[in-house]
Amino acid sequence: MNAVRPTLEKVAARAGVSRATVSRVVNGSPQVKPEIREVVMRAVEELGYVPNLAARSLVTQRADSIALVFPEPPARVFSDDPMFASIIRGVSQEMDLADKQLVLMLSGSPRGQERVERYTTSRHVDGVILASLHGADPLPAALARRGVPVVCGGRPIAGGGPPSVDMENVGGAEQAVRHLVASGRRRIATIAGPQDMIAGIDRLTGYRNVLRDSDRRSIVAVGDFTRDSGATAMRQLLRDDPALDAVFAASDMMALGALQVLRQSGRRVPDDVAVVGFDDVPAAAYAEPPLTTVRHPIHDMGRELARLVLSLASGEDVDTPVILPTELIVRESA
Amino acid sequence: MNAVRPTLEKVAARAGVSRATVSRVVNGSPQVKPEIREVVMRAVEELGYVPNLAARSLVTQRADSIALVFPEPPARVFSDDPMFASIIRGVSQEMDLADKQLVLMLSGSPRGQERVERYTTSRHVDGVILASLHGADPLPAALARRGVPVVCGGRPIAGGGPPSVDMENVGGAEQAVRHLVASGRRRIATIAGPQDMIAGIDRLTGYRNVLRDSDRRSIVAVGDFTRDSGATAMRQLLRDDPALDAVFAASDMMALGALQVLRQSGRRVPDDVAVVGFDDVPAAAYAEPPLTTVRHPIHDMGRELARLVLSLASGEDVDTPVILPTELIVRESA
DNA sequence: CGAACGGCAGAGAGCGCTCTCACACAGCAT
DNA sequence: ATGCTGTGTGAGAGCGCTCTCTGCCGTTCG
Repeated sequence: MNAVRPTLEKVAARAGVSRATVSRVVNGSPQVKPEIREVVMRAVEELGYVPNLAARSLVTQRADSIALVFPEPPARVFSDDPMFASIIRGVSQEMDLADKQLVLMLSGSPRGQERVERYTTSRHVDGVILASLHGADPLPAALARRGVPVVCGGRPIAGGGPPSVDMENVGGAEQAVRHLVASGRRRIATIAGPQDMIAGIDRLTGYRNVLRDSDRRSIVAVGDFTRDSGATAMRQLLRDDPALDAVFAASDMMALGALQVLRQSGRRVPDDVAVVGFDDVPAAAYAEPPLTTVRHPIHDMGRELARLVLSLASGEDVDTPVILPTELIVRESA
Repeated sequence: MNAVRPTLEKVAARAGVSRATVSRVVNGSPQVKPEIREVVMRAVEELGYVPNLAARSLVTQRADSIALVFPEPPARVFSDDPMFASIIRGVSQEMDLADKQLVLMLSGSPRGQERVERYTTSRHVDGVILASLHGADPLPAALARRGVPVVCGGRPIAGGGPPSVDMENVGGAEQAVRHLVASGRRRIATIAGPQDMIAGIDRLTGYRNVLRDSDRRSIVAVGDFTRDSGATAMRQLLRDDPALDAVFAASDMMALGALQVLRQSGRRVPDDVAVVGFDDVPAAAYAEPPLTTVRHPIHDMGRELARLVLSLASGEDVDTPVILPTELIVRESA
């Protein structure tokens, strides 16, 4: 019907005021007399005026949008692992509240990485959330150099680095393994996560801490948080120590994979082998048997990340790393 | 280090040419002498120049970004259902190829809906992908009025409406139910999806078609595609007809819920009751027993949606609805 | 009664870019 | 020499908005 968008100018003409006044009304400045505001509002309404954000951000130097970057290959980000989705949801919720837009970027490929860098450094976003950090990602440094606010999920491995939100990975893993120890398990293995990610490293550390203190030998296989890698790792563990009586998997998806291998190998869970996961994904509760796991507030992590980056973007200082608590959920698998 | 971004002007000064020439080089116009191009490129490099996209889109009237809108409540979009994630991945992949940005919007709440409308109509995006359509969403009309290209996943219920990509929902359901009939099942129930979504409607239609043709009575319960709703529906069906010997669930998540209820009620699958799902989510293959299901190319749907909206945005016409094929994956549950 | 003030509106200068147009200059035909 | 092309470059006008600055008015105070 009306494909041409009216400009401020048009609205001003219609309302019989100046552009500046319309701008004031649109942006809710208190410096406008109520009756004039009224007239302008009506004109806005009648013309269906919507501000041109490009023009606005050109002058304000703000974009009112935030990039959420997943540095994983897309296949990984959105397999059946609901972690990523939870983060998105958390971030998105907070963005809604702040009336900011969420620009989603997957930077799995090298090409993608370059694009992300170009885009995020071009002041087209007010800040960047890095959902997770692998080893030495060059992005944080590039952004810092440009003065673009960055926060990241999972504290940086090296220390220093950008502000971050993390969770009690060490503590959570300790809780899980302590639970296994307390129930009398002697040969407790672990399926660790990728060792270039802080969550992978920390959960393994937690496992080691408890084993060391309780005088048990550690039995380790490494996965990449996916179900298949969990299954593979479980087979490996069974080969390494057929008599193991417990497994702590650093992610629920890996635990689910392990459960299946255990079943195939004729072990009963938890009678022969106890299994504890990490994440408390929805599927954990539906597993056979229902999976004992460590719950962490991944959704809150998304929200917290969003809040932080928004604070940074508006020039405030933030106190990080923020560490979110975890909680052991005891079900039937251990 | 260098928080102020250099402008075209600065680059021009450094290279000793005019703004226009730098612009030409940056945008790859052939109208520039190689040696001058060289000089300009070096200046760009040295200053770390990155074009200001806001300024560019102000004049070009393009935003180089596309909105992907999920009209569901966030909790729904990203529960443990990986469908949404697959769409995102597909869309994202195509956007990468086209060098466009993906702006993700969840419009579950009424407030969100309004925000989405404001944002998408403000020419801040070149087009909009509506991931799914519920009954009478006002957004397509609003966008059409503004001349903003829209495509949607799942053809509109009412007919007409925006261009869309859909899949063989009727045909897929028919295949599934025919499989049940062929294996001699007599009392075939269905757990239908929400009847305000085309996927829900069509899959039920497919079920009805086959039952009608094979002289069986239909037994229907309705869910909302989620696992819990599947479980609830299954209990209901068992009450309605304790002797049923097959269930066609309109989504794998519902089938998974049904599987669990069946197990709890002491039925063996597939011996007592055969179960077929729809979607072929990763978890289907890992279910106990592995779920027979209808696979559809949800990822391709994302890609197709992206391609369509990009075509529309560049003024081309498109031929829709595009219908993607489905395929019956026979595993052990039926 | 004039000066000072405070609340409100308008004028106008950009934000950083693209794009049209004009123009300079080379090469060739007239 | 004059005119014509055609190629390559620069000048300059905006795109639609915000925001500072200026100036108007009505009020209050010395």
